[in-house]
Amino acid sequence: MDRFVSTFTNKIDAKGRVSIPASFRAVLERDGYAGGIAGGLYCYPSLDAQALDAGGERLAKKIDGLLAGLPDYSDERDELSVALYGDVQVLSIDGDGRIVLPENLRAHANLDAAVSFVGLGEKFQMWEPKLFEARRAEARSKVQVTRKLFAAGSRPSNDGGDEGARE
Amino acid sequence: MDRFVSTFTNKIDAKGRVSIPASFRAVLERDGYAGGIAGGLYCYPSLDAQALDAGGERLAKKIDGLLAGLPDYSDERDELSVALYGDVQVLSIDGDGRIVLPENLRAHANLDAAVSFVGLGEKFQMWEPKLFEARRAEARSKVQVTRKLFAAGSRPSNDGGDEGARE
DNA sequence: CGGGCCTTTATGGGATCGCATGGGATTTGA
DNA sequence: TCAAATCCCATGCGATCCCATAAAGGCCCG
Repeated sequence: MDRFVSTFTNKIDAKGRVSIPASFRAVLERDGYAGGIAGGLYCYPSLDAQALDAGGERLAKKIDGLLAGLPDYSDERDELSVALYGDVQVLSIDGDGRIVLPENLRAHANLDAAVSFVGLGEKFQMWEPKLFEARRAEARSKVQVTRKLFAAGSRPSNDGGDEGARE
Repeated sequence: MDRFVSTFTNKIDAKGRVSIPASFRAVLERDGYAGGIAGGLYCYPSLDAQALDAGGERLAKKIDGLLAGLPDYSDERDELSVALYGDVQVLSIDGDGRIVLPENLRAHANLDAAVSFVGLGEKFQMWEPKLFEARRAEARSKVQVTRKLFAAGSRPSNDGGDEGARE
């Protein structure tokens, strides 16, 4: 497995520690996190949500790539740099697979007693469980619409064509 | 056989385990189930039914393909990512061909004592038996109508199509 | 054509392993 | 020296593996 999938909810203990889901850890290790010290978990406030984005080397490279696409010294680039790099924290993962979330990050995502880890393929997000529930419901209803568009033929793309159309 | 066909109903035991019908297992294996590391069963709540959708690598690729077409950091992509990846669970299949359904999935499909596995070609669904009975009855009556249309002369392809509901 | 054996498959239960979690010990930095 | 962060070990629960039993269906042989 080389992508973050599924969602898991873990508790924050008295010391502020949270276990990263074992399957996510596996992805991170394969991603170049090798050894632990060198790598680390890249983590920053989501740009458009009350949540945190996190990932391994691959995610870091992606951000680099994104910036590389913009002209040097452009305002756009500066803004993105600040928005992305400025708030990035490299969290270390302890021997038991746990991290400690710095105060500013916890504040941004409203994290308190527990964290929902949400796999999004190449990265994952960390949400306050109740907030995520709401977000998921919203995403679901929007996808209903998107789907109807697919079915209507605006987006052929894939083979069988049917996919969800059924039902 | 490389498509999921027919319907089978199996029990959920005290530990929450269910046997996947042998013929479905065969399809999964042929689907590259072996290749995909820690290969498993991709499973998520049906977007428009009180049931679960499931499939193998082929289904996973389809989801990826859908997302690949959207630009990074677009709202659209975020929505889909959350709705799809976030809800998707990768269930592992034990040595006896059984899976355990996580609580949230069981809740969505109202699964309790037994599960009806319904082949839909490239994927299959898991229904609460009684709910599926009702659904099937409904599908039947609709097919009656469709049939009259056929008879009227339209004559579509019928690739064994869905409706597989039959046993 | 019929009967019995043998393989496949579903299901149940016991044992084991891994993971999340909690608490103490130890080190680091001020 | 004290506080805070880090490491290490203990534990409980849930998940996973393995084996046993049973029912069903297919096959071979009479």
